[in-house]
Amino acid sequence: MLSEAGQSSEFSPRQNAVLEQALRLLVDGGEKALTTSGVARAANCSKESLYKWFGDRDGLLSAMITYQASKVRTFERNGERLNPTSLHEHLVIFARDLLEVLAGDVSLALNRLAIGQSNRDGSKLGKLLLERGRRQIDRRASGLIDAGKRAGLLRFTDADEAYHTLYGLIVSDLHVRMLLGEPGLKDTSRQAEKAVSAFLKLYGTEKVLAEAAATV
Amino acid sequence: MLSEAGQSSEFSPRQNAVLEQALRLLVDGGEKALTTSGVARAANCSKESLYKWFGDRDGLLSAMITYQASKVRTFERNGERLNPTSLHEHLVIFARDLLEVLAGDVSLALNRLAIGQSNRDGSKLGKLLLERGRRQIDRRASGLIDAGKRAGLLRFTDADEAYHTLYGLIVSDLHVRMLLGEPGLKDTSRQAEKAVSAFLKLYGTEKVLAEAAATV
DNA sequence: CACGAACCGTACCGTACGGTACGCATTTGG
DNA sequence: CCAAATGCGTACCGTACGGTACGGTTCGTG
Repeated sequence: MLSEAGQSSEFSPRQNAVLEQALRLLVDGGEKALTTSGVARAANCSKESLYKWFGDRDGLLSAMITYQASKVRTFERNGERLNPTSLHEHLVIFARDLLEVLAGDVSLALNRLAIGQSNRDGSKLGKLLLERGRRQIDRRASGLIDAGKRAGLLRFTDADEAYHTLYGLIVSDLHVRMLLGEPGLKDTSRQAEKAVSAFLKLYGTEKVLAEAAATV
Repeated sequence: MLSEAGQSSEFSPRQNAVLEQALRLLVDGGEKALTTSGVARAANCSKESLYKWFGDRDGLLSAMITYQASKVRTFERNGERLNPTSLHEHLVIFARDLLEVLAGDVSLALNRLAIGQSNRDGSKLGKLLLERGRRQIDRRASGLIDAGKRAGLLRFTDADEAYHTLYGLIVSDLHVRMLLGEPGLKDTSRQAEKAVSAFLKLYGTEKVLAEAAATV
């Protein structure tokens, strides 16, 4: 029953509470600590209910990803007229948000979980994580740079390529390093500023470059 | 330093063969397939020998990382005088090599392994993987861009920051996507060229930019 | 109030893994 | 030629996990 109703409807409040506890266990102790018995104990529910609600352990993991993705909603603000200053500002805000999301312990734990199982289950969890967790971010950034192009502030032919360039400038190898256990940066704002400046130097039109030169 | 840093000094040939089989098991079936019994069976050795040589399962995993890192030796070519064309060429070769290494199935499997265990063992494997597997690449790139600066072709204040920018331009989110199970790119050369062009546009001096404009 | 559905807590089962012990074959060195 | 060492194959042990079954309890509903 629930197997196909996963995407259309949310979970019940009780199930959300269970998923919350499961995420907590995962963040605290990694995948090894995420046992069905442990989840049942932490959430004060029975294993039988777990299997009734989520099917099996993989269903529970998928539900955790779906639930977490549904919690992090990003707002799309569009229609606003962009000038060089506001474009720069929005890009920096996006960069900071992106770094903050990627450095979040729940995000790191879920990525570790999906990566750890990615060559066992045919990367089902990996696909789910990319689709559910990444699409909003992609859309937000794409909308932003598209608006920048419409306002005559950015110049590019392939929007996807420009977005990937922006992503690489912001994140570099930081995500993988954090996934491997390294602590994040101390100053994300500086990194965000640097990345946006480089991006504008690569893809900005003369108007933006003039503004950048003035502020520096 | 490459004279005495012989890779065979770490383990005996027999142990290398065992580690090779262990890597093969890991690549084929993921971490779940990497059992001590499975390794012993695949390598035609006894579990007792495994524990004698590597201590415990974690020791085996560490040995696998060390062994694989010792296999991939990158050569440092320095002292050569750089001109705009050769700098561009070396950067593109570095980018292609980097993408090829990151997309290798053994590299992906080891990264997945270390990431999957990174919040359980205090990221011991993660640190090992970064130190053993990354240092040579970092050194090679750092040497290259330092040589570019000495030749008056690159301009930057923080070499580490410039290198991270280059890395982000080359890899973007491709590494994480592959770790999550997505197939790699179809054309790595194009990605390498694009990344190097962007890097030179950001950090190149007038000589390099003139050369780039001429070739385009 | 009564009845059934949902659910909790716990006990249980089969399996599979990490790690150890033992018997036997092969090598090595004097 | 013998003895010590090394190592292979197998059997074994304790444990812990995924998944199932069951008795007792709460709660919504006619």
